[in-house]
Amino acid sequence: MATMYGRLGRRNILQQLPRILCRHIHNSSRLHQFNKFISNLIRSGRLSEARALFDSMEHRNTVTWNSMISGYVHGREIVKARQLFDEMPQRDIVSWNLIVSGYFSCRGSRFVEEGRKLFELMPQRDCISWNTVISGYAKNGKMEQALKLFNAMPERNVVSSNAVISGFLLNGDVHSAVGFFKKMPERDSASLSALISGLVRNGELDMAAGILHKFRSEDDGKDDLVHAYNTLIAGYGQRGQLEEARLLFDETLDDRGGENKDQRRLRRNVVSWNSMMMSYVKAGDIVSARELFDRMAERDTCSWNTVISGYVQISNMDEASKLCREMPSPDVLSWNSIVSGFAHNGNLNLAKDFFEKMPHKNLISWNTMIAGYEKNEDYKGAIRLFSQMQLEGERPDKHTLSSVISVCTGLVDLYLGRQIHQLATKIVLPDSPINNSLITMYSRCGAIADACTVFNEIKLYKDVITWNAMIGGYASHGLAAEALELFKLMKTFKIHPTYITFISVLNACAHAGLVEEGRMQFKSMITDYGIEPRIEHFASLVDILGRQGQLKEAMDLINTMPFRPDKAVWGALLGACKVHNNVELALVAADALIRLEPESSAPYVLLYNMYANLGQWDDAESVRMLMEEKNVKKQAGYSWVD
DNA sequence: GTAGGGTTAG
Repeated sequence: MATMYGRLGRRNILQQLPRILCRHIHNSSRLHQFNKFISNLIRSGRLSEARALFDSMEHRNTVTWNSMISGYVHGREIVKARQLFDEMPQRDIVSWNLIVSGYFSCRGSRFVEEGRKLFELMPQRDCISWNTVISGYAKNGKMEQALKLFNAMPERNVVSSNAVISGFLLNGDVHSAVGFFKKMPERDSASLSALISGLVRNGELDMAAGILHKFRSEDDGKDDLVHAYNTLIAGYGQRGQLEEARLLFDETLDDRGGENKDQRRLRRNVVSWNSMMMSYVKAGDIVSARELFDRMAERDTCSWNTVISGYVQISNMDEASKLCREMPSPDVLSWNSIVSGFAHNGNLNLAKDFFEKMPHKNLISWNTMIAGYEKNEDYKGAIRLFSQMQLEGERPDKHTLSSVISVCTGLVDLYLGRQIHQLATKIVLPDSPINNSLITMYSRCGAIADACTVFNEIKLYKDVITWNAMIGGYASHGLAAEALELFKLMKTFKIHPTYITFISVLNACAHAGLVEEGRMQFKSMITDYGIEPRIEHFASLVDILGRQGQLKEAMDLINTMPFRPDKAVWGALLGACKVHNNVELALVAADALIRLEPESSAPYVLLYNMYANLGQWDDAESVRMLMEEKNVKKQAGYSWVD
């Protein structure tokens, strides 16, 4: 048939064939086009549109079904993939490989077991089937199983070995990976890249550089090394080691280099440029990044997106949006960067405009916009968008939930908070950073017991943020003993406290009136942990001294500390003056506070109440008049009497 | 349409 096509051309064939066959060819080429269209839609993440097309098709072949299954597998929708797999009239080996791969790419042993079961049920297996399961086990941290299958498979190829290398490195076993690589009978450029990228992920950049250079000097030169170079350039770039990145970039050769062995292997490509550009962006050197961008002979979407992200990072939104308009085909990433840039700039309206105008949104688009609302304290907007996203069929993930929990914290909405917590238990792994936001949310909402429950249910991994959240929760509830006890416990777990930990610890001391403990902790922070005291720590110390009536010491501290006192510092002093009826210093503190925040009524009210308590009604009245004169409005929640 | 390796957005 192919040769007939070639000789006669399509039209002649159609004229010579019986009509029914004609129709078949017509249909099959249409079918082929439909299939291509479906896979294009899936490639650009437009899964529901692909499904609509799939449903509307009159004729489907195995490829059609497989494409749709592959879409669901990539979209992590294993249930839908399985439904199609069960429904399809005929399954070939690709269908089986797809569904097995689908189960293995879902986390959780339930899925892994189902994938393995299907693998066992397969009518026949090829190398791809085995490799799918090997890498599936490796990705789920089951290297023993992966190796067992690797040894059991009837025929191996280099992909099988590469999957094992990646597996070792995914599980942090650098030593085995390097050993395995060295003993491999056959390696290709992907083997080297797998090793290099895994080493980078495990922070072994210099080891990676050593192996790369050794490979380059020893190997026969048929392999393309630029992949591995690119990984390492990006790795150094990510870590801010700009000099190392640049040295490697300079080792790669000009795009149109000659034809000798090394030049073929090291020819720089668009990803090399992008990685180097990204390194500059990460280092904050957007001028050099732009220079590279302008020098590039060929740019892809990622090049544009990288330079755009650079401008977003330095808040040059004019240039960022100009580039987004100029670029040939902005994708969802470009749009997301712009939305994120405006949101971080506090320009929520423009962020919203761009968000609404986006041709396609993905989960990150929604998360960016929701986080934008949250950061700009438009909590209602965030909640509105959160509901809208679910109505439009987008499933929230840990990033979404993290923002929405912060929204609950901002709104002090315990009811909503509990609902989101409920939702989170269905979506997110039990041990996750989400718990940190939950602890903060519950304690800010006054539900310290719930915060405590969340804290205690974290079994595997509590990071310093977890401890900070819980200690801070106790401190803000005045539970000083609990806060200090937890702080002690944290140190026995060898968790290094941060400046935030000490803010809570000092606050706890203040609440409990523990002057000596507070002083001791302040000193320990500096000498034992090398943490520079910030103004918040001084404010706490002023609070501690003040509460104990050591007002003169507090004032001395304010005068000698290396910061210009802010409203927290003066507020602490003023509060202490009120408790200890020190009018003289109260006037100093109130005066300073009024200078810092002329529109705030709090210092006036406090002074008024002080005078009133002392029976100095004339002075009280003059404070009230001064307030009227300065046109300061009393805010709700402040009392004229105690 | 299926297995391993590179860059960009939350």
